[in-house]
Amino acid sequence: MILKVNNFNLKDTVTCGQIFRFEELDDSSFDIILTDRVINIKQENDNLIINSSNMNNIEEVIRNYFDLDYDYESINNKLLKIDINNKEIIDSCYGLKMINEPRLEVIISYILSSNNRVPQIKSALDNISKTYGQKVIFNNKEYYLFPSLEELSKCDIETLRNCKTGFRDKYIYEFVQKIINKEFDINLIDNMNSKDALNYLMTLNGVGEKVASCILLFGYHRFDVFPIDTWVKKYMKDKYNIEGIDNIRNFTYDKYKELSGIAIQYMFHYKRNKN
DNA sequence: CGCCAGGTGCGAA
DNA sequence: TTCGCACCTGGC
Repeated sequence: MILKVNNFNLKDTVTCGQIFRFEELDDSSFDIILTDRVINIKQENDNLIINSSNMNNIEEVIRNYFDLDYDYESINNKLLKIDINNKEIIDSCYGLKMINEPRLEVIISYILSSNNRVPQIKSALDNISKTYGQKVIFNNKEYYLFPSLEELSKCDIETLRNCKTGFRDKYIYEFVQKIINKEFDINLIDNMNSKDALNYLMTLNGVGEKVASCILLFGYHRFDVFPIDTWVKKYMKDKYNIEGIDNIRNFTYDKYKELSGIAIQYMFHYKRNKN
């Protein structure tokens, strides 16, 4: 199937560090594992060439996942209006979208991210999927979907540890138990403002401010929260000579308000690509 | 070997 | 409230 797009850069969007479970193939297409299917997707100019293990409703799934119906042009214009110096980073991020990631997976992914490396996060996610998730055969290859809550409810700490989750095994286990026992509801967050949502997420063991921010930004489309990582710190130091998490947070939010998450993501992408 | 990474929890001050 | 340290794991 072919989907016409504009202002979309598949490669940047997939590889800019939002998601973990994808693979770039020799033909420069990407295999990506979504909630209920595996997709292979390739961009040729303004066309997305899409194949999937499940073509059901595929256009809507793709549009939603890659946030294709959200108005980034107007966001870019606003960012430019706030600071004309943003032109360089906006240009470098043309077509970059905020992926709408499945909630269960995004929370577990970022619990795994703490004091960890990207390849190991990916490996742990793959192991968890292989252990608890459904197998999908697509293009003669085996893939494993990320497990549903019901599938995950069978998990125990020892098996999770064997998935190479490390000391985060108990955090994932506790998180799953809390959902099952109705002590935590990942959909309740929709009705909260971002500050309350951050605090709510941080009641989970293994979820601090950074992880909670990533979850809200990537899983809940909350652009008024944002993680501050080493790339963003570098950008802030080089461009504005601002240091320290709190200073960066205040400076960014004062300036960009509900667009902070996008602004930060652009800075991250710009700085990371430049180095 | 020791160091450290997409941080966080915990106990001590 | 803030501060320092330990923490699975694996690549360098």
